[in-house]
Formats: sequence, structure tokens, C-alpha cells
Amino acid sequence: MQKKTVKRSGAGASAPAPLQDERPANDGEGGASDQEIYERVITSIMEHRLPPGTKLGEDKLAKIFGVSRARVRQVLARLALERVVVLHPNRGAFVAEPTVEEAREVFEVRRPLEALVVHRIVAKKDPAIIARLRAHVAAEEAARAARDRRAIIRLSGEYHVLLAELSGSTLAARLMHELASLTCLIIFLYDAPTVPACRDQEHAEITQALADGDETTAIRLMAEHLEHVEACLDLSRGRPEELDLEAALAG
Amino acid sequence: MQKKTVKRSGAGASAPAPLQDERPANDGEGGASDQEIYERVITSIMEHRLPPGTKLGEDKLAKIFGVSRARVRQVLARLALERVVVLHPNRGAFVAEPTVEEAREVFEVRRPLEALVVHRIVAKKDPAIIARLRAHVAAEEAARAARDRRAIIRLSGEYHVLLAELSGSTLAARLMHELASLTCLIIFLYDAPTVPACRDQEHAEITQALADGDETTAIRLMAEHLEHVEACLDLSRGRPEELDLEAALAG
DNA sequence: AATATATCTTTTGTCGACAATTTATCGATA
DNA sequence: TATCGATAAATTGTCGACAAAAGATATATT
Repeated sequence: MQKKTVKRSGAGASAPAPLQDERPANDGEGGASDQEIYERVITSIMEHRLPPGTKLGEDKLAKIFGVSRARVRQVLARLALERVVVLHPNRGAFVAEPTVEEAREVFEVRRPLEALVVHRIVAKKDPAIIARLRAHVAAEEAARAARDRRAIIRLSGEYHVLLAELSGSTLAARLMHELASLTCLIIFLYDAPTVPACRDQEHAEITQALADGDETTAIRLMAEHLEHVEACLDLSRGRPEELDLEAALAG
Repeated sequence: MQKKTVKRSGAGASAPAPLQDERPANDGEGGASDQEIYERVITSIMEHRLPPGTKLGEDKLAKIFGVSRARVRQVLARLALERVVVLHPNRGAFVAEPTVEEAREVFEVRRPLEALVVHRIVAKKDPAIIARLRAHVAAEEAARAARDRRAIIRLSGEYHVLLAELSGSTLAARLMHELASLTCLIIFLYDAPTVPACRDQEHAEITQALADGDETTAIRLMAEHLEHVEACLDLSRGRPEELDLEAALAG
């Protein structure tokens, strides 16, 4: 039997702003709503079940979700705008393969953005927020106990999205959602095969500092956390394929 | 005769990443390309020729641009994702009306992002960059001389987008493009009718600090600049309509 | 006369079909 | 046998038509 996938932490994190006001939600029968399609696709991407470079054929997805191609097209366009997929004209949609440069840019932008979020959280002094964070950290630990690497990486990203959401800034939350998705792709692309146990209890430590209302420590821990994640990556050279290709041609 | 509108500074700024690889560009005849439609709409919004709350009917736009409704729909979806228009289900698309809260969030995120961009620019030490910036500042001054308030506001926003683009971070440039568009909307919504002469030569001063390679000063000037812009706004209460409505009902 | 209901108009949402482009397959030729 | 070219298959891009919902108008009723 396969490793069991840890369920996503129900309510909060990674629920990307609905973009439109709610609607009846076509939940009955075969057809899924746009939001559902979006979430299933991006979750699959974040969990690496759809690895970078995978072709996302419109007809194929349409049949899978039991909806028309136009629907799928909309979702793909949205994902493309979030840079999680790239569109090649007349060729179709593919799961994005962030370059090393893009990866560095993502971390570079995340750094100050995470600091801002931490600042806001501390300013709120809301026990309910701490409770939500602790619950999420617990879910992460469960995933780690279950050795579910995919869920671990996705939940790690969602911790930061949850943080941004709880900070009360819808803008920061939206940006963090996008950056977290990209970070997931980056980790799967560049993570050194050594060990994903790099950042284990850091989320718990950050949460504790937030609970203590210690902004300075929380920001420092967050900065270190991001550094650790980035340090675990192998960004010294381009991604495998391109490197191999160039090397082969050079030889 | 009407005040003449200053042309946009040709090449660089506010050219939002093409999202797709280039294509033949259906430039001939009546139909405009998606990118053209997008740029014309967002420029109109940034120049306040399409004020917040304006309905953007699909059929209407389709006829204006000589293109099918589906095309317009795509562009509107993109603008909605950038939060510069909002979609009401079964009601259509409207130019966004950012709330006071959203306005504050925009400035809050811009602050560290601009600092990051300044840092990158200084690190590059590229005279060509300074030249581009000076050219843009000159265009701003021309608009100011022409008393073209719309162009002034748009160009002010585009200065920051240009800065982000020249910094070499495509991610920062993309985010700045979005934030600058929203800032334009915010200024038009909340700018105190006192005087738009609030921030006049500040871009020139920042550019000079960048030319001197003085990062500390550049970052300080940028921070002050953003503070000044935000201070010029009247964010003390909600936007007119809603306030009037509530006040009327309360009385 | 004012409100509520019903009908009509306008606009959006959705879908399937056709056209254009790319990719794959097959055959011919050197 | 390998390469080049032509044909065929599959996939994306685009559009117009139909269905559904909201808004407006007119009518009937209290």
C-alpha cells in the first residue's frame, strides 16, 4: 500500500481569494466549479504529482474534470498569470520550470514580505491566531510522522500563506499564495537530494516567538528559516536537462 | 481645445510581461491583439479616463476594439486577477474601487519592495540605467509643464515600474506593475483636492542618489517619497458614496 | 397613488463547431 | 539505410449561437 497522503488543513490556508463573489457552486453531478478545478490543479502541482514541464492538455483536463474546454482554459490562464504554468502559443500549457534566477528572485521578495507579515501578526496579539498556527504546525508534524514528503512540502508552503492570511492583509496573502506555489516548484526542482529534513521545527519556533509577542526574534527566525530553505537548494547551476544539453553540445 | 495628453515614454515602463511568448501580432485591419487591448484599457484606467466604478460591458468593449467578446473577456479576467477591475457574477466587470484598507495595504507592501528595487539598482552600477531613469523623469517634467494631470499620475506610477524593470528582477517588476496600477486608482479616489504638486521633484532626487551610488540616501528618499504620497491622500474615512449613503441613512 | 407582479430587454455565462497551427507518421529518394 | 518531404492526426485558437440571469418597463391590484 502507498504512503497515505495527509489531508490538507481544512479551512484556512491556501484558499486563494475567490476572485469573484460567491456563487451557487455547481457542485452537483459531474461538473466541477472553476475554483475546484483551480485548487485541484495547483495542489497537484504543489505536491509534485504534476512535475515541472508536464503538459496540461486542455481536452485531457476537460475530460478529467467533466467540464468543457473553455472552463479549463480559464483556469489555465489564471495559473499562467500566477506563473505556475507557462503558455506556449499553439503548443499548450505546461507546468512551469522556474529558472535559477527566478528562484532567487522569489526568495528575495519573500524575505521582506514575510517580515511585514510577522510584524502585523505580532501587532494583532490575537490568541486565536496563535491557535490556528499551532494547529497547522501540528498538521505539518503529522505529515512528517507519516513520511509524506509531498504533503510536507505543500503544508510548509501553506504555513506561510496562512500566516499572511491571519495577518489581515489580503494583498500580502495573495502575494504569498503565489510565492509559496512557486517556492514549492522550486524546491522540487532544485532541492538537493540530501535530505528534506532541513527545516523541521522552525515553523514551531517561529510560532512560539509570535505567541510570546517577540517581534525581533520572530523576524530573525523567519529570516534564518528562509535562508535555510534557500541554502538547502542547489542553485549553483541550471536545472538538469538544460545543463546536460549544453554540456553535451559543448563536448 | 483640450489639454494635450503627453505620450507615454515609448519603450520601457509599464509594459507588463507579455505572459506568452511573442506571436505574429494581429496588427493589421480592425482587430487589436490581446496585449493591445489590455494596455489601452489599463492605461485608460490609470489615467482616470475610466473612473473607478465604471462598468466595462463586454459587448461595448468588443465593438470598440473591433474584436470578439471572447477576446475582451480574457482581458477582463486578467485585469480582475490584477485587482484593477472586479467581476460581479452575472453583472459584469467594473473598474475597481479600492477600499481604504486595501490602499493602506498597497503602500505597506510597496515600502519594502521599493527598497529592494533600489538596492538592486545601486548594486548594478549601470550608467545606462541612470540614463533611462533621467529620460523618464524628463518626460514627467514635460507632463507637469503641460499641466496634464492624468499623464503626471500615470507617469509617476510608471517611474516605479521602470525602476523595478531596470533592477533586473522580473518578479519585482511584475508586482510593481500591479501595485502601481492600484496606486493610480487610489490616488484618483482619495487624493485630497488640495494639490497634486505634492511630490514634484522627488523622482529626480531619487534618481540622483542612484546615480551617486548612495544606497542609504536613495532608500531614505524613496521611503519619504512613499510617505508623502500616502500623506497626500485622505484615508481618514471611506470613499464618498458609501459614507454619504451611511450618513444619509443614519440621519 | 403606490406597491407588487409579470413580461420584456439587455447582458453575461456556457458550449460546441470550425479554422489554423503544430506534431507525428508515412513514403519517396539519394 | 538515412534523410528529406508530403500527408495525416491531434491540439490549440477563435468565433458565433444559445441559455440563463439580472435589470427595466409596463400593467394590474390594493
